[in-house]
Amino acid sequence: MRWMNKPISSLLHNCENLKSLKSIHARLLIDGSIFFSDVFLNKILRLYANFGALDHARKLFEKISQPNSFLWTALIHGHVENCLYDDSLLIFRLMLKQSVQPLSFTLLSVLKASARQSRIRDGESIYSLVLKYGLESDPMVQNAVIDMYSRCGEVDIARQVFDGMFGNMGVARALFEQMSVRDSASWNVMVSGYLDAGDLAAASSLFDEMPKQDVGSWNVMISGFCKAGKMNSARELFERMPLRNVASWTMMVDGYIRNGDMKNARCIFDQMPKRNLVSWSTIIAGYAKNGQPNLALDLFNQFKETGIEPDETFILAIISTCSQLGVLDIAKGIISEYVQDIHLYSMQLVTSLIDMHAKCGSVDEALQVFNEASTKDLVCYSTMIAALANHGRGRDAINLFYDMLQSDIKPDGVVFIGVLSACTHGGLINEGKIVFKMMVEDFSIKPSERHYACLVDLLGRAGYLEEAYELIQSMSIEPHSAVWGALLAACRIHRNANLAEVAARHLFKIEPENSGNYILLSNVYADLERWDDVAKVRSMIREQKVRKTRGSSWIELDCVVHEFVMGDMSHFDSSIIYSVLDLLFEDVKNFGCSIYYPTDDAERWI
DNA sequence: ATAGGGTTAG
Repeated sequence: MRWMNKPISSLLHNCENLKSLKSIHARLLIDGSIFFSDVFLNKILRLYANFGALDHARKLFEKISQPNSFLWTALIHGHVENCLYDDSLLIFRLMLKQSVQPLSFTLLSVLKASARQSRIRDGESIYSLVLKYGLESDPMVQNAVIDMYSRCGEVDIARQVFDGMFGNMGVARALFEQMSVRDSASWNVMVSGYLDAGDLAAASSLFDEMPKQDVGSWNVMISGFCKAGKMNSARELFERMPLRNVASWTMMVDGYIRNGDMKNARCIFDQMPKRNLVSWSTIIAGYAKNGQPNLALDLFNQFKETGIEPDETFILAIISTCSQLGVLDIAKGIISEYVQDIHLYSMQLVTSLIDMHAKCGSVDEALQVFNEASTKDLVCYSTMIAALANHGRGRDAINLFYDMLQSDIKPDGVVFIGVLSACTHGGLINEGKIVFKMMVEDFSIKPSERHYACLVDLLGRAGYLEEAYELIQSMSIEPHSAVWGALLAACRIHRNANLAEVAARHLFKIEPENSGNYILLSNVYADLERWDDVAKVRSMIREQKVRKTRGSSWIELDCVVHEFVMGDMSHFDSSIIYSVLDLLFEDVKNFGCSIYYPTDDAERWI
């Protein structure tokens, strides 16, 4: 009956999407499992993984009575490729438990997983397996080991734990020198390791030593210089390289984006001879990250005309753009078009959905997505906690934080910012202090400027201005604008001119161009009817040539975003908008409220 | 081997 095999294998070979794969799989089930050779099973497993349908892959795998090494490896590799690193390591442990011997490719995959997670302990135990099975001479495995070390080398904690034994480039270099066969990848990996470790000089000299530099070598160098923020050097390499591919171009775009230089990023992007999905997601995510989500959305509309099929990463960038704009309708349109069953997608995507719902105003929908998610990691919890905090549900946020600790997830600095802000929004002063203490003492997390700003805000709002000021003075790091800003804002609320002056003096030194600080101080004086001082601040603004920060607002209507600045007359329907606004002001006045009427005259602000 | 992705105060 072997002749039956041919059509199936060609069917599988030409299978291009999840739907057709499912139908092939279903047909095979009906035809009878006799045709399920290990080779076909392997192919189906890999295809499910390619389409991101890991749960299908797992279901299929569970039905196999005695999976061989290749099937285990396919499942593990599929998880790694879909960034489900923890799961891949879990499956790997299961494989060892059942005494199935790993292949060198298996070890390669799990090495990558532990490298990506900076899990040096796992990496180390996998390396001991490499030695046990005598695979250490395989150049591919060696590259993965070097990659694992150099990637983990970025993690300070790992460095401390292993006390220089691991995570240093010395180990990687020694392995490199020992290698019997060095291909171009080995060289590139070494260069990239030095770059990750911040040793640009060593990377450059190794790059010069290379017997032959291919596009990859140049790209490794450019990517390193971009990450180090040395854009001039990166640009120089880019101009000098004999042959550029899409990755080279995209990397330059990304490099400028990382440095907040959207002008040059866009310039390179516009010059690209060829753009692919990665190029598009880079520039779109770049605009979103650099506070220009409107431009991101414009580019998304341009992207749609290219006919390129978006992938999960791309969708992620768009969803996070929508979160920033708060444009729920557009986001929902995108989700209904591209995201069918959230269980099929990565935790990152689920997290961005939670954030999106919360930022677009619906905590309940965010909670629904959160509760539906089968597994949750630290970032997922952090997002949900911050969402609850921003919606004033401080108590719920704190409860969720304790749930998280109960499920043995170790908190980091970010989640504590969420918890502290939950305390602030909920007026939970004591809890805030307890949480801060817990962070420092129980989890040995060094409080950052942001943590201090949260705590100052918490104390200040509650009226404990002196305590807040003492906290600032006790800080182990130099207090920056956010910390003094929180104190100044609290002084405004509680009309404390003395401390406001202290805070303002620091702020004027740190950010003399920020108009908000002058306005806040002047407001404190105005509340106390100290008009002479108000005049003094006003003249300071004139002398300092303070830049006026222009605020804008926007609204989404039928999936179109309309943006407005103060005194804006550019909108097509401006006259109607303003006449409605006038009516609204009349109404409010008739209710007996005094209102602030926006004008172009900045003096009116004070 | 080399390019894009989730959470962070006021």
